[in-house]
Amino acid sequence: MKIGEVARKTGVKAETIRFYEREGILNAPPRTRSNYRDYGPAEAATLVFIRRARDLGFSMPDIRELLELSNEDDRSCAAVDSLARAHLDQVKRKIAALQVMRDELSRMIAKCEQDTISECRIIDTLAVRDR
Amino acid sequence: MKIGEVARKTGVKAETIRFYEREGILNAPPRTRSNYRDYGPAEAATLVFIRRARDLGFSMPDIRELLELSNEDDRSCAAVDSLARAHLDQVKRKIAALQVMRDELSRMIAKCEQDTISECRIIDTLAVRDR
DNA sequence: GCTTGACCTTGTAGTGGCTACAAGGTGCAT
DNA sequence: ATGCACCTTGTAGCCACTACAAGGTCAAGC
Ligand SMILES: [Zn+2]
Ligand SMILES: [Zn+2]
Ligand SMILES: [Zn+2]
Ligand SMILES: [Zn+2]
Repeated sequence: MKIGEVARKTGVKAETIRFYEREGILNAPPRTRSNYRDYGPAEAATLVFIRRARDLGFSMPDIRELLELSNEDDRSCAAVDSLARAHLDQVKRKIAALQVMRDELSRMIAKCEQDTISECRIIDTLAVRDR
Repeated sequence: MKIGEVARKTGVKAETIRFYEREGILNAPPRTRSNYRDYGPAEAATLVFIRRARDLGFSMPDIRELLELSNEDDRSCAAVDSLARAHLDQVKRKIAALQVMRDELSRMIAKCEQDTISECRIIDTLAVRDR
């Protein structure tokens, strides 16, 4: 499979695939005689793994570790679990921070009565002149 | 005021203040004879404005626009409001996306029963071998 | 056999919002 | 005179891509 085909099959863009190879999270595939990358199903599977993990917000160092762990079939999965749990915690913290922003923005917007800028409660809230 | 003092007063680090000057969202202040930046209260106020807006997640282009608008006292604040509303929408979308991640991660983690990696439901969910 | 077009190759630079140096200048106290 | 905190400029790094530029390869159609 050439890079374009594996890109279509896995949902990972060709440029991103080359980027993953440069970063060392995807093994470099063999080349055809015209120097095109020639992928097999194993690489496609790795790419799907990477894409799913990225969709769940895992970082590239996380994914590198998950990929290594996924090959050690008979070890305990404790490391996988704690990595996933740590990541879940981080996602929860990010949500909480965004909810604070959302609530503050909503309050700010609700107070504005579409007047002139000198009366605008949004600008007031941001500027030192407020309160 | 030298940069360190205004940094302490506004909660914006000196390096970040210089960065804002380079980016053109904070005016370059006059210099002392020894070439140190010499800030007055107006620049400090601008920095507090920027910091508050950043805390609410506004982007630097957004902030540039908010700063420009904040000087036009007698214009309507419609532009301010729509900018804030657009930003709120974006924050809400980000929260929704993170909640999807959170729920998927939680489900994945809950299914794992701390077995070997070949049985791990987390790895299974990511890999093609799943289902 | 020659052109067109889709695809592939490498390398480099840009995105956002900082942060972290490196290498040197200034100001004040001891 | 020495030390130390502070300031200056410039450059590079962070993350996960994305967007070129400039060129090579291959099949189809005329
Ligand atoms: Zn993580
Ligand atoms: Zn308003
Ligand atoms: Zn915004
Ligand atoms: Zn597990």
